[in-house]
Amino acid sequence: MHDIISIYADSPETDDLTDKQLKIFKSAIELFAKNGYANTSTKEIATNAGVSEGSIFKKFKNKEDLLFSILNPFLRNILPKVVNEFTEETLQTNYDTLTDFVSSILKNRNMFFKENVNALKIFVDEFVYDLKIRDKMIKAIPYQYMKSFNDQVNSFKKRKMIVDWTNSEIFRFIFATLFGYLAEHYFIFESLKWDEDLEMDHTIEFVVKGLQP
Amino acid sequence: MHDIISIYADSPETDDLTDKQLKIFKSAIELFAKNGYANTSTKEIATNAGVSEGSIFKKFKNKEDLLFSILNPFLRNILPKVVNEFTEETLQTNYDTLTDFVSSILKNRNMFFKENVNALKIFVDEFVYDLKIRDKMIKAIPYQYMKSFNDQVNSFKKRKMIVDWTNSEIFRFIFATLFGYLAEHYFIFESLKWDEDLEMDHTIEFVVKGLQP
Amino acid sequence: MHDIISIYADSPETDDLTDKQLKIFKSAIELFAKNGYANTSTKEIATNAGVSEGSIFKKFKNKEDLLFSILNPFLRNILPKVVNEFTEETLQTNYDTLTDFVSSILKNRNMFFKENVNALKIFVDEFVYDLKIRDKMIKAIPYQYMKSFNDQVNSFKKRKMIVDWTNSEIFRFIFATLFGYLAEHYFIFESLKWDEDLEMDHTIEFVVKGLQP
Amino acid sequence: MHDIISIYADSPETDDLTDKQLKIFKSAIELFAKNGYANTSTKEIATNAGVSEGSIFKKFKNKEDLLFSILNPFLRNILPKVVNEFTEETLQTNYDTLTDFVSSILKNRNMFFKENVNALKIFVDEFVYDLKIRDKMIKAIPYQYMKSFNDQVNSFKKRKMIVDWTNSEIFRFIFATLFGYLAEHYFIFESLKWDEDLEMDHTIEFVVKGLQP
DNA sequence: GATGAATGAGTATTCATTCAT
DNA sequence: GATGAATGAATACTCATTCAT
Repeated sequence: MHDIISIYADSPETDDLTDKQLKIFKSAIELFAKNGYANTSTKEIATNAGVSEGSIFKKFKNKEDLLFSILNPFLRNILPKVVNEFTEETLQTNYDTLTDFVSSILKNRNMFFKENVNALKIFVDEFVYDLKIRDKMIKAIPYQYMKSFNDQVNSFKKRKMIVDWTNSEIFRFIFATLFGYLAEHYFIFESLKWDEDLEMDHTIEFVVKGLQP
Repeated sequence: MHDIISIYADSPETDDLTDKQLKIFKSAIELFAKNGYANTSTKEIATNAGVSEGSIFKKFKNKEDLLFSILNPFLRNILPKVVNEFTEETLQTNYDTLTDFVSSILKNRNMFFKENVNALKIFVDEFVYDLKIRDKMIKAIPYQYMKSFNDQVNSFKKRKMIVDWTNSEIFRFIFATLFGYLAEHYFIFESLKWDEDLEMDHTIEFVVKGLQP
Repeated sequence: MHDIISIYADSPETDDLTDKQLKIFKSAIELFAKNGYANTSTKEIATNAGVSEGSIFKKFKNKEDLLFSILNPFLRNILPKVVNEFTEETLQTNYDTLTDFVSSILKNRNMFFKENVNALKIFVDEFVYDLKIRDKMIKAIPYQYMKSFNDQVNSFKKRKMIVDWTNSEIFRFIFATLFGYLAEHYFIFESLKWDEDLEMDHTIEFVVKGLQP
Repeated sequence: MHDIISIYADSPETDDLTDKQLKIFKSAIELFAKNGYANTSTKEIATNAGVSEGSIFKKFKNKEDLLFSILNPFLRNILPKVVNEFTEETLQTNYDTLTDFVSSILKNRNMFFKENVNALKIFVDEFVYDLKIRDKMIKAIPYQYMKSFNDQVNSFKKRKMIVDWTNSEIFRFIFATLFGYLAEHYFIFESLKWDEDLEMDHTIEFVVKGLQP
């Protein structure tokens, strides 16, 4: 699973795939990302993968199962990873500055997103598009994973280092800004180059100043 | 065209529609917004509109033509309106404060979005979803409409009232924050109530502080 | 509906059928009877009817709906008709002899079965074959329709004109004998001629003697 | 072949089966009886048998070959056994009474049917359902096996101990009644208990009286 | 102009059968 | 012999589009 997408390393969805099934998996990611789930037929996936249509259904119960095999690792990992990873490392240290906090959320995610653009595209696509799938996704975001985000924010509030708005507003400001950055560079103008470090610095600075009390 | 959606007032797409065709148009907006373009059948549109399926194809060449009749006004107007309207009124006055500038962008758009939620939903859906449609949309955003936004920002930069980042970054920070606000309240958690004035104030404050030099 | 099958005259299932849909209906009866429901594809039905496959699904929700449009008149009428018709006519007269009773059940049904052989074949086929469909059928036989049969039998018991076995046994003896007659002549050796009147007389005599106390 | 089904003892179809193939055979009988031939997939048969799908096709040319391996013993034996077995034992004794004759047909078959319910179900299912299979079955009922039945009946006729109807009518009356008994208890209301001895007595009595001259 | 019956290409999915290991 | 991955033809069903009325 080396050459697909980092998030699928060691995920149960891609564990026991045969060669052909792996081709199907890759083919589906490619086509779902390019044309959307609803606009991609199983026939296309099979042809693009160079296998028979029937082979898809040996491993994947149905088309939706194939979609969720692609999306599940995100449902399980994306928010948790974004929110938690750094706190686990640094729960003791406790962020001294708001900059450190925001920076670790935004900056450290850079690599992650770059490696998973296609799958992320599908994630966003379906989240936006399909009500049924959206609900399934929202329910799949475990509430507990929001806890460490809240803990950190509350700690800053106590120390008067952040504005006294609701945590969900603060959450929104951070992630909308991140989403704008990602959308512009990875989704909308995919081919244009940009100065990553500089823009990321600006993004952090924008958020930090915006959230200062 | 009073009771549909403000953006369609005086647009050529809805000019010469008969009564039945208008019903089709409204029905399509409603269903596309709710279920997505690909998940809405022409039969549903017809039934929901109380007309026969055949009637759809008298006015609209095909299903895609119906979609673009809904989206074209956005392609022509949405960004221009968002960006320009206020400058036309106020180009002479020249905003004294960054708050005024940001506030007029965010606050004044409130009504506009609220009136066009459904059509906007379709716009976002298809923008995110369909490559062909996305390209058509991007090309349809006339560069010249960005001019007045740039003029305003450059003026602030001269007066050292805004950070010295690229205009496209500044544009992104403002609109990503706006998009986050809209997405949360109109797309994701549509049914939850919130304190509009307060959150809008916070949103303006966040952007203004974030963009201060 | 003149030339199909008598039971469908005036039944809601065949009321508003277009010409082509009628062809589909007839085609389905023919093929279901010949090859069985599970062995008949919608494509075959359409081809045999000389229409497009899609036309089937305009009128009939799905293949099972088509099957039950054929079978429902039986579920509604067959047992009731067999059991009731004569009692309604003759409830006052009260059968004087067991022969009259048995005879009216067996004899009067002759015409009915001859006219509906094909549909009846399907009925028997699916009753025997598909558990799900069998359950649906058993539930669809209204219990109340058994009442008049029981009333008659109980009346004979009081007058000591019939054996004192359970009604369900008596029911079984009558209908198994009838079924044997029908099966032999209409299902198994369809093409052989036989002396209807004579065999029917024997059949009645067999049942009557068998049920005498 | 001890624990499968009595009729398969010593039949060539089950002679040289390996362990796994025997499991397949049993599994197929079970599933065909429960769900019907057409509704049972080879995958199900394999899974239920705990072997691989491919193994089925090592012994059995195809699915139909598997079906006929189950049915052939019936085609060869069922009617002959039903009709003949007792006569071989008892041809000399010559039945003194019609009751003895009918009783030996009906009563002695009890055990046989109880032991072979499942395979018999498949037999009836496919007989009713599939024209091709039905023809194959009818041809497989060797006329000569009817001989001993005819001999017995003719003997009764000479002695004026039975009605003077055609032998095929008499045959039908006996077996239709038997079939009704079996159908009710083994096929239709499988789970309900009943008083076997009593109902069997009634059944014999019904047939005997019905056939008395 | 409006209808809705009819079409037929297209969809996801199933399944008996093959065959390389 | 045994396996189960792979096949591809077949299946029920959908849907945008056409056209006679």
